Amino acid sequence: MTGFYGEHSKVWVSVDCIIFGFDHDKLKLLIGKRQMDPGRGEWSLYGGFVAPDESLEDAAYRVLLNLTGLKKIYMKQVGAFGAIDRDPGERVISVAYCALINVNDYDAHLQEEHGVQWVSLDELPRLYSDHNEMVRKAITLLRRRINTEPLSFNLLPSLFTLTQLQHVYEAILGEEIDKRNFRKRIKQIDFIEKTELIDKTTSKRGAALYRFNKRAYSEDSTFKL
Amino acid sequence: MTGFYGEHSKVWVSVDCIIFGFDHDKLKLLIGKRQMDPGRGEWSLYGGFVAPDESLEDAAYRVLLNLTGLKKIYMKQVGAFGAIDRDPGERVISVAYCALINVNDYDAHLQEEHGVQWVSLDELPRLYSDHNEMVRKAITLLRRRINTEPLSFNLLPSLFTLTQLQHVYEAILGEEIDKRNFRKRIKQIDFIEKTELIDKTTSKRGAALYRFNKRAYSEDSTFKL
DNA sequence: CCAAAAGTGTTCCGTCTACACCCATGG
DNA sequence: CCATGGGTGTAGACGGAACACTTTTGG
Repeated sequence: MTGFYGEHSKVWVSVDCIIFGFDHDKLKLLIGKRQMDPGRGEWSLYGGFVAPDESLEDAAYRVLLNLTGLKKIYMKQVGAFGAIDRDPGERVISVAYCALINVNDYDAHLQEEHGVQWVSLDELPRLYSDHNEMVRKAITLLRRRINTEPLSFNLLPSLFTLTQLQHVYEAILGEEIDKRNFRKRIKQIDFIEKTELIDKTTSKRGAALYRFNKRAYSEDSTFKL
Repeated sequence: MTGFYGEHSKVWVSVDCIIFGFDHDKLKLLIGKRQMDPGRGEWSLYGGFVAPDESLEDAAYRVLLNLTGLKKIYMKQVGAFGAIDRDPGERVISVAYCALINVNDYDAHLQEEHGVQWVSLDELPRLYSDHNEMVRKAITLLRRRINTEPLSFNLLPSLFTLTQLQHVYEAILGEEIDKRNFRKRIKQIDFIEKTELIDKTTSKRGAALYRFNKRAYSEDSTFKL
């Protein structure tokens, strides 16, 4: 105990995860009812406290792993929330993280086990503490970034049809997109690759399956959609 | 002491301010040498610990007020930084805030008193802890937002010439802008108002002074530069 | 044979970009 | 009178938006 900062006081710090999924052409959020006090029974994001031996990111990944069993999840910080009375119990500062996962990768057992479920953004209830605010900020962030970062693929299976991809964009942006213009733009993007495979589940005719080539995509690429 | 979260441990939380100014056609940062251990003598952002009775924002505003004597400062959160060993002394989580001020509003006395000075971004030294990373992230944020939010006016006096305004954009974006195209765009923006006043300090001919009309600007306005 | 989703080009219009010269004035 | 920064318009390129019909096939 060297005690550099002993005169100052400490606070609890937690992380809260805004977990987005995409199903039935809708953006969904993974939320559950709080199983502890304070706020027991209220709808809430899934979160946890930051331990002394883990970074903020590690804490968020731990919470995500614990909830979903998934290791490689796309995740970005949304921001720190620090109003004095944001938590009804004690003074807690929380750092929100936004995660994008493919709903198919997440099995129903774990869902039940943790008492969480996918809820459409349109039908989002009032959430515990300032969690609604966190969600709003996360959506703003998503909308901003979707055009400059290849985020959408995290919400889809590794093989997807162009119609599915378009629906992801429509769900995030909240507006309809012209099919021909959309496909025209996609064709120009070299790291979205057409495969020989065909998906017959969504239509009688069948739709070509595409794949996102992570290698072909490099950070500095002039990505625009 | 109700003790909801007693089983979890607390950490120190601080705020660090990335304070941008604009002078001599350059973006500047207000930094100083640390006057305490650990890291005494290293170049550093100006910061402080978050007290139990203040929100994160309040803490940042307090730090800014203490340093500059200014109350109404444009400020945005950059993000939370939480690597375990980011602070060489103890485990401290820090939330970075980006502030934009007009260098003329800040008098030299306070500068000396706090041992801080304006340093060009080009000449930024290695900073204490992860402060360089905070600065990088703040700049990325600035560049992203400058085209959709009227940020630049916070770096200028309330009356400014179009050349000054252009230089702010150039400094933030790091590239030259065509004068005629820039002025054409400005003319279309109704909340940048030409005044009858003329600034004679920068040229013999004199340049018209403009003003940013906060009222005319509304959040939902389709602002684009 | 028909319903349902997949797939495909062209035209138009507005926006961005490149570019060069005259103006006013203080020293 | 000249050096210095202030101020102005146009033409061509480019990219985004609007728009409708044919194809395939399972049931």
